[in-house]
Amino acid sequence: MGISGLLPLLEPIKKNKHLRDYAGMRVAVDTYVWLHRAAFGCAMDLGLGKKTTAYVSFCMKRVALLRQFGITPVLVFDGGCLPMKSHTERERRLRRQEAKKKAHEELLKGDTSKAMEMFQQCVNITPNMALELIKALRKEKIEFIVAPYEADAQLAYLEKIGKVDAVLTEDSDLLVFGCQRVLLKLDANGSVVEINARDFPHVPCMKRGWTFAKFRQACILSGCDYLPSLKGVGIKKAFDTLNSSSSIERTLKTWRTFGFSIKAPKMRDGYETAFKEAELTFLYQRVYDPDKKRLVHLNEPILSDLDFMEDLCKFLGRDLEPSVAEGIAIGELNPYTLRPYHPDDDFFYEDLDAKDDEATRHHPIKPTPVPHVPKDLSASARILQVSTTANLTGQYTTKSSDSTSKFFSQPEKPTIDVDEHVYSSSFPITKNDLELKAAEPSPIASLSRFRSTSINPSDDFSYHSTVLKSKAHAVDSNNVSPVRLTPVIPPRPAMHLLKRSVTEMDSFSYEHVQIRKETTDGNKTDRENSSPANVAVESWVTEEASVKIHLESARYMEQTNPHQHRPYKPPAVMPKTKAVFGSAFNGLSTFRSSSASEQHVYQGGDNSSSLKPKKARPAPSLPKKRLGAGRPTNLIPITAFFGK
DNA sequence: ACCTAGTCGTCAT
DNA sequence: CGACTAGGT
Repeated sequence: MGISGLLPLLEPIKKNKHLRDYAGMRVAVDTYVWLHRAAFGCAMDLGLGKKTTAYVSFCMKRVALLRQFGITPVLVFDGGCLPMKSHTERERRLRRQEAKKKAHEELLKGDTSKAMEMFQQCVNITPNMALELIKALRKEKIEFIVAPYEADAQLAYLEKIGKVDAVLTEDSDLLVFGCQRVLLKLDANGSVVEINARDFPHVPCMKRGWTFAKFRQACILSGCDYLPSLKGVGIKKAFDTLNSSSSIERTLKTWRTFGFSIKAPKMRDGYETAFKEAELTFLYQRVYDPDKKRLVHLNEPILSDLDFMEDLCKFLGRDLEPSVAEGIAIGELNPYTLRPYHPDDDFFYEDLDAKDDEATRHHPIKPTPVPHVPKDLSASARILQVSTTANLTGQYTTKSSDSTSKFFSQPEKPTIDVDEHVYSSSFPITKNDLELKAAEPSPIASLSRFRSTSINPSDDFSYHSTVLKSKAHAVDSNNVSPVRLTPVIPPRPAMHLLKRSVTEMDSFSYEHVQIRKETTDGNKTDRENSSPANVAVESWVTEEASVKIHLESARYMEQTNPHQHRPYKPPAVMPKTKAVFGSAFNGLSTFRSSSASEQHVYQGGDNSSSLKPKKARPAPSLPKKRLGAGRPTNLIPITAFFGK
């Protein structure tokens, strides 16, 4: 599927290129495409279960082609499938089985060419086939990574963290995942088509005021792998809709509310929720970080999205223990079974007819006894060396129901109930032996899925709507209700120093930034800004399309944020935190809370009110000119740097 | 003019 | 997977 019709829409910005144009670059390859094509050549043998590795040589030829033009290829393989796509997978599987049956019939009849045709229709790429190619790659010392889940997200991540300069695929989804430079339609001679996300503003249907978030939403609306489109909505309607809409939430709400009276697509039940889930899947699918050697989210979740990410494993992929994630990535563990590759494992993808039940039971869709984060408390072992800890017990309140469910109730201790919607704050950890007795799955944490474990102040994890109480010292509701328990020391990993080009679609926050504007006549202008701020690089360059903007350096408060940030609105209720929490996190927390205040649109009705702060206090007015350090700032258009 | 849903080809000799 | 197209709105 991909995004059907997207490529024709992007026709105006497609560039015919040749592999030699990418000499010296590192290019990530969506290997599935190659394997699938290669398998056509030996479909018959594969279908009959004969041993063949003809597909390996096809892929190696392509590798050689890339290398011939000075490109360093990085082959990326698909990993386990996301459970949410299991329906699609199942359908495909059934079709393949049918084709296989027919192929055998034709073979018995003696119609070899017809049988061949049918075998071609049932080609399926199994992890063991990928493994054959991996073996060849190892011999040739070609880099590769097996994605934990979808290769698409992994490819986008590799480009995002600068491991590669472009991505070679056939799938338009890559653009939705946030790839900048996508190479398509490679032929045997080395011709390719490049689509660069920075040219998006030159596409007629997203000329003004488009951000990447808008683009992503338009694609989802038009129908994607994670969400079929509403009846009557295709690529054109989707883009037209977002062109004339202030936000997708509003539009969906309008369609939902007034759909009967105005000409609007018919909304099916739960579409808004499903839409949000699709969006989160494009944003936060789990990928493997080759440096950290563990799973991370494609983008760092912002707080408001964390609320939706509970139990979204079926969309984002389950977290995996780092050793397992690495085993998969380096081709030692089968991404489906999470065990070392074994020829028999292919039964997962073939002949599931009879054993469907049994197979599903062993399939990672359902919880399996395979290593998981952390299955036991061993994960706490690595964090026990810390001395400054405190005793904490926790109670968990659920967001979905209005009543509070207590997993670990401690009646002898007073419980402190707080607003469920709290702004980011940190919890002062001052005593020894900090223990978090109960916490629900933490979407981004290394400590997810624990019930009782030790943590230390430098651990960074999130959990949802948790009520904590401390045995060790007096607590009050001001500081006891962190949405995110952020480590006190150090607050965050070191700021990132990045150098890259900026596109008009970018939007990010930074602490210190230096941006260079380069015009066609070679004039360079550098601008710096040291105040923490959010920057939205809107499509302001459309009038002067020849201008290049480079982000020379930036100390990010966070990683590049893929979201469209609306102008900062002071939170209705300021965090009741004391200064001790404020200093290190102000920029981050206010930045986050501003988005958090906008999230309710996705709540779809009844429980949205429960997320809103109970009391509204007038927000402090903010200085507009001088951006005080650590204070929330307005969204600064990048033009601000250059004075227009 | 646009959308939908279906079919076809993908390799290689 | 995309490309292409007949047939519908």
